[in-house]
Amino acid sequence: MSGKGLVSRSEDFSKWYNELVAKADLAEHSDVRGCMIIKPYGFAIWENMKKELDRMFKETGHQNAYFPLFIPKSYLSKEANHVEGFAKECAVVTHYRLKNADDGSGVVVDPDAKLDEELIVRPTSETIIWNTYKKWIQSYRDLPILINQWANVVRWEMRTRLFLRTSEFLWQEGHTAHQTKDEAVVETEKMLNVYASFAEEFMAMPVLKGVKTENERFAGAEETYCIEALMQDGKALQAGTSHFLGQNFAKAFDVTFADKTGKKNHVWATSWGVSTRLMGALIMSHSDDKGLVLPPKLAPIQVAIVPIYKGQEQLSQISKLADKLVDQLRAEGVAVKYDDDDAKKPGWKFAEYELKGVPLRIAIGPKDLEKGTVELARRDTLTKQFVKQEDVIDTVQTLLNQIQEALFNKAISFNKANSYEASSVEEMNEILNKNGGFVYAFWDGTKETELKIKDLTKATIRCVPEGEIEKGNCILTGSANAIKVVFARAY
RNA sequence: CGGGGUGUAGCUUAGUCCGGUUAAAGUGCGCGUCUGGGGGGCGCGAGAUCGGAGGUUCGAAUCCUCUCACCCCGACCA
Repeated sequence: MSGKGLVSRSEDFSKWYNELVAKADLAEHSDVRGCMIIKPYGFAIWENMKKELDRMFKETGHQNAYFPLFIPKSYLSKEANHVEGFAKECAVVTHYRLKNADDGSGVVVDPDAKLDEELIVRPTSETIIWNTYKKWIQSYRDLPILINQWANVVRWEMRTRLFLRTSEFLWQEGHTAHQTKDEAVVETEKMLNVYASFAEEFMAMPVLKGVKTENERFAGAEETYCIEALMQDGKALQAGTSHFLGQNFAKAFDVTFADKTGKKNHVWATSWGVSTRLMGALIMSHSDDKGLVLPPKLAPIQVAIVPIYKGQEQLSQISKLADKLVDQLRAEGVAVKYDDDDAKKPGWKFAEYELKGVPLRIAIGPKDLEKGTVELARRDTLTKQFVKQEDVIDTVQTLLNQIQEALFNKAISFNKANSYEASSVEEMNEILNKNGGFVYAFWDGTKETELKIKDLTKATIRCVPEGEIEKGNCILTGSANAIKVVFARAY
């Protein structure tokens, strides 16, 4: 299953991440470049994320649907910016059949099975969805359309990293259609807030809300809202985006509706998504040199119970207590695992559950049976305490809540400690070289300046943060009336 | 696409420079046994046509040519 220790974060953060993903049984590389196999433990975390997000989408009035994987090539060229943004990373289906090679060397593509029009494996579904919405929308009575889909998409990225950027990834994409601009903007902001509260409440990960600069905007969007998180190595990670698409796609696909007066108008649109990249964000937010640290609200196993025993008789006595605790904890909705695997010794299991980020561990041995206690260990602080058997259920629930809160608070402190202000490009560079982090600085609003600063510092503008906009002098050009934005080096 | 690296047992690797009997170790796996409060000990066993193709040679994991794949660092990136 998993070997011993990890490289430390300070030694090589990137290597630490890769080893952690592998050793905690989250995912592994497939034989296809850039693709990953999400293993059951990793997938269980994703499923928990999905479950909560899905609930939140439905609570905000959305329904799930499913649109096809393949998109006719011609659809993609209908929205000019959109195609420009995605063309370079599309997988294309050109044939529909294989045949046995004449020389017996295996199968080859059958040249007779060439498609008249190539199909694109969706990198995102705006085009096929808007092509469909065209048929669904005639009147204002058909609006709004509030649809989400859970799907896989493919983007042929040059360089990939498990969870953070893979050629194929899992995500959800919401696509909504509205009568008015205001309504669409409200929807865009609403979903950004859903993402932000999911990140904070469930992932225990503070995020910065804001809008992207034009340069960083989604291809085809009028405005891209985002949540940005700060990883332990000081690099920023875009954790979710919500796009106000204006009437761009409605115009490209000729989607109009008749309003109450019978007048035809183009529909206003939004799209929003989060992906398995959130797994990467979760891993890099909380984990330590011993392994994964999972927030209780997303942990597939919240409590692991490990028996310590000599011989079958002791084991069966311990099991009696353990089984009772399992029943009681399950009744309270706690995800608990009793690990009585005789092939592994207690010490091995302790290390294993730490590696896998299980928030709480209960050890029960003969001494506990005598004293009427159990040993309760916290993953986040690595502290242990003895708890009376009759208090276990309450204590577990209290501690799970405390851990969730503690992780969030710790992440907030980290975030604060690594947020800076810079009044010159040199100062920003110094800060980034030393610590990384979010750097607040004034920017004159031009693409030229943005790119120049990126050139000089490798930092990009993560967002124009939400709230009142501060004005000052641009850190590059010195021009007045520049706005305060957040820079960081990013994944 | 540039730079670096790897491919040998399920996994991690040694061996490759400098060719030489039956390809080595750790881990994992199976059986037995002693164990058990922080990744156990001992014994036995199974497990590899050394990424692929071609070549040099009496002899190739090792040398040569070609080739495939993946990883890492960059550039790029809703």
